[in-house]
Amino acid sequence: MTSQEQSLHYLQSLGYRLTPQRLLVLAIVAGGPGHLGVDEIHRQARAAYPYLDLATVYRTLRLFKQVGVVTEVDIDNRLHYELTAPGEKHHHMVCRDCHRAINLNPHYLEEFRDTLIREFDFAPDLEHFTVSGLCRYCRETTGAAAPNPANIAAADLDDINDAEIH
Amino acid sequence: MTSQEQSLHYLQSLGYRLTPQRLLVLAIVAGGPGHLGVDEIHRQARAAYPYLDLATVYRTLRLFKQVGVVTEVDIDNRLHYELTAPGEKHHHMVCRDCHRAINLNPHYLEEFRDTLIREFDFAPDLEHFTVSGLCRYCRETTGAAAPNPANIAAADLDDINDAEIH
DNA sequence: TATGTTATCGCAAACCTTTGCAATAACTGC
DNA sequence: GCAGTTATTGCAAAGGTTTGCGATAACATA
Repeated sequence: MTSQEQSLHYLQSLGYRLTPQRLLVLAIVAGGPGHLGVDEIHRQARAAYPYLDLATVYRTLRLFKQVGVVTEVDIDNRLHYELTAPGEKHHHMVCRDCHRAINLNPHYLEEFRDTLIREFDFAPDLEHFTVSGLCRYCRETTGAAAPNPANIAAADLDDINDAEIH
Repeated sequence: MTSQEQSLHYLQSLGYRLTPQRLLVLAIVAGGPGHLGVDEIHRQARAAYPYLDLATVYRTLRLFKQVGVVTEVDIDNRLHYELTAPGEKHHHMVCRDCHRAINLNPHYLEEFRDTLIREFDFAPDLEHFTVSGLCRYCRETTGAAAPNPANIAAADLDDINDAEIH
């Protein structure tokens, strides 16, 4: 049984119906290299089944995400999806300049999660998590001087506070 | 000089112009208790200056955020803003059920930030950060059983994975 | 296989947010 | 103060995403 079939059985076991639209969307996400944008998924899906509506694509992906079959990544305010590869679970660091996504091993977040639970009784959704920032390449290019007035702002106004990045 | 005046001078020093619209929006955010939604800010602003456009409110808040004057909080897919209180900087934990926001002291993220820089040369935007999850009250109510099948799926299969760029 | 129940679909409209553009007004230097 | 420069505004429209609703089709039961 392939991982796709597993996912489908799992959906079914939760009471969701197996529809051609869902099979199609799953196949596309599984096939695409890395994370695909919603429009890209829709475009590919239409090639096979022209009537498939964009709203259905959104609904399907939202369901898949909720159930854990796919992982959602927000890249530059657009939703992208990739298959949740069990055994290769990872979070993402997305560069705010070049929009590249870098994988992050979950273990980097475990301690943080435990702390929130222990200290605040707050159970964070860290099933998947995305941080934006500047990647190593854009840190050089963009130059430390150029962006984020916020850092400067904070440094000025902020007396006894945390370390800043410059 | 009040903290509001400070912010305005700061904006000016960066070359931004001081407009009635900006003064108004800043005053409202400063006045509101906690974080205000964009619509709420717009409504209040219109009371004083009926022609103020929603687009201007969005633009103004985006600028304020970029400059560090206000902090943006995403609550249930809607943008909210509060004054950035220097010396009381904090992140947010937002409950996915009741949408309550709980403050989080920045020191809980320092180690994480340092790690990303050290290990990946990635400078995360942790100026402000929001995690969603279940708060202590909703954890009881919603029952631990209900959600996220993904946890079960994922818990089994953890990994030893390296970062890669997509 | 036929039938009933109801989850899901396609469509259209709404929602929140961003963007293009011409007109306006805030600042600069004289 | 006055004129010139250009950042900012209001408006209208678009963009990405979600939602309401009646019609359809997937599954369960017999």
